[in-house]
Amino acid sequence: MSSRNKSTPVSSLNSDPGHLTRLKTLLAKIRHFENLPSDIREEIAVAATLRHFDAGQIIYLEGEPADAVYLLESGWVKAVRMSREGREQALLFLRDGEVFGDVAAFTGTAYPGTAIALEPVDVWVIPAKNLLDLTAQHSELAMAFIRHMGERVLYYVGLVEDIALRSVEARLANTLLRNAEQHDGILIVPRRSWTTFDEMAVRLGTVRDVLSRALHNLEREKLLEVGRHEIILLDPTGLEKRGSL
Amino acid sequence: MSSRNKSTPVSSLNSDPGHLTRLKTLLAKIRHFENLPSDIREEIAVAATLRHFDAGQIIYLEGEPADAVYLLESGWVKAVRMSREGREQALLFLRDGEVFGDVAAFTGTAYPGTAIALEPVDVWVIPAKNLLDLTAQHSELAMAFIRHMGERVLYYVGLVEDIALRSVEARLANTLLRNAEQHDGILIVPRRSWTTFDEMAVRLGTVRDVLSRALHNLEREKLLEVGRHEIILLDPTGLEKRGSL
DNA sequence: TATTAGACACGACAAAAGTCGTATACAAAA
DNA sequence: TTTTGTATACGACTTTTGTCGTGTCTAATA
Repeated sequence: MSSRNKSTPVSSLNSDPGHLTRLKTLLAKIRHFENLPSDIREEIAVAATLRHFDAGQIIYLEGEPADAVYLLESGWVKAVRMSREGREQALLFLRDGEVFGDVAAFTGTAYPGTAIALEPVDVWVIPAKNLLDLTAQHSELAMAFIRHMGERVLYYVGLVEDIALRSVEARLANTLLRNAEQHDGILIVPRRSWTTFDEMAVRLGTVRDVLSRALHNLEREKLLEVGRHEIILLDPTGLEKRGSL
Repeated sequence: MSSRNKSTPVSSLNSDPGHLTRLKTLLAKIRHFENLPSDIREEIAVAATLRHFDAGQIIYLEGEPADAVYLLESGWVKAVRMSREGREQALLFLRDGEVFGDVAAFTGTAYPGTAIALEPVDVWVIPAKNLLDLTAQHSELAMAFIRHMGERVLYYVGLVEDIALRSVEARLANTLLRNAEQHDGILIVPRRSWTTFDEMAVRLGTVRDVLSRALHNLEREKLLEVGRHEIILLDPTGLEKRGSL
């Protein structure tokens, strides 16, 4: 399973010029942070360290004091919450250009969930203290975080609605539609190496067997087709109808 | 049911001196806002209008553009999300000294849920635009909102875990414990006029019948006693055990 | 090529949640 | 006091979700 090895600090030489430009390039791609004045970006960059995690490695654990904020440069990360009986509920799936760990850092509490690298991942780590100081000083940065956290709240409200009010099948249909890509005029959801049925189940807040049933139901009704490397959405309209049930 | 009458603007005379001190007193009681410098409080107060809502009245509707933020002075308010089939999921229960409507105002979107007065309510209404300007200008205010929204996120993460990972009985036990008060050495949860089984069910994300069963199960096991005006928690330790199942 | 581990299928079953119809109790209003 | 509406009780039933055991397939590895 996922091991708790210390990650490789790829670069902690903050004076390295490549380091600075690389992080500033990343910042320019992050929602809400793209328009920060150059001097603020500079200050963030100076405080940041690059780290690498392999697939399955834990970036931080639920309950750990939140003393760092993460900027995801490449790879996928998931944040999950665990119950005592070992069942897992996915909180977020994060990809390059996303920020995480910020909520707990700002509230001064422990991380509410565990962050796990789904594939090899490069992240920039900013000590919470530095970021808090910067945010208190620069209102542009503060407003960026306000917007960022606002979107998180909206996301979680959606998640609550999904889990509380919709069936597994409906959630599945919705999630597939949200993650679909156009390829040659057909909608497909690519399956990465880590997109197993188990992971998909966690994402939907259920277990593999149930997900498998739902998926095959939809397949039987010709709404989609499950392949080894992708799921083809044959009838997006029909899926949308299922998504609201 | 809940009617959508326009509320009574109790006072919009912002120069009224009583108005100012009253709102500043309220601000001093709100988490994260108690330590704001006096001039910021002043500016907030000038922008605010007092409104009254009767029990059952809708303060704002899900989907409405969020052009105001609310400070709750007295009474209880709930925020709910509705599914197309009319089932309701409670998002928040708010009491005096709480702020709501801020998330959507800051993200510039529509309100994610509907806010309903559960009893006669006095709220201060601040136009979103004014508050946004003030927040961009004053970093103390910005930090206050960052902390406030951070706590909201943590709350919702907890809600997701509750709904996804716990049984109705467990959620019930937890909610009761969280809302219990000490009276003469015994723990009781007071039942207000609006604390019907229906409302409690909405709060737990289920329906009346299911809640009723769960409640009577716990009663049969002598963990609690349901009265007309209160629920007596006979065995808090036992309830806590149930809460983690 | 043989072995093995992980991913998935499938059917039987159990438990939890939700639905429905009807009955009763109580409080507010007439 | 009578009436009426709302809150709650209760049992029967359905659906959804979760669990378990077993078996197959496939890809990676020895």
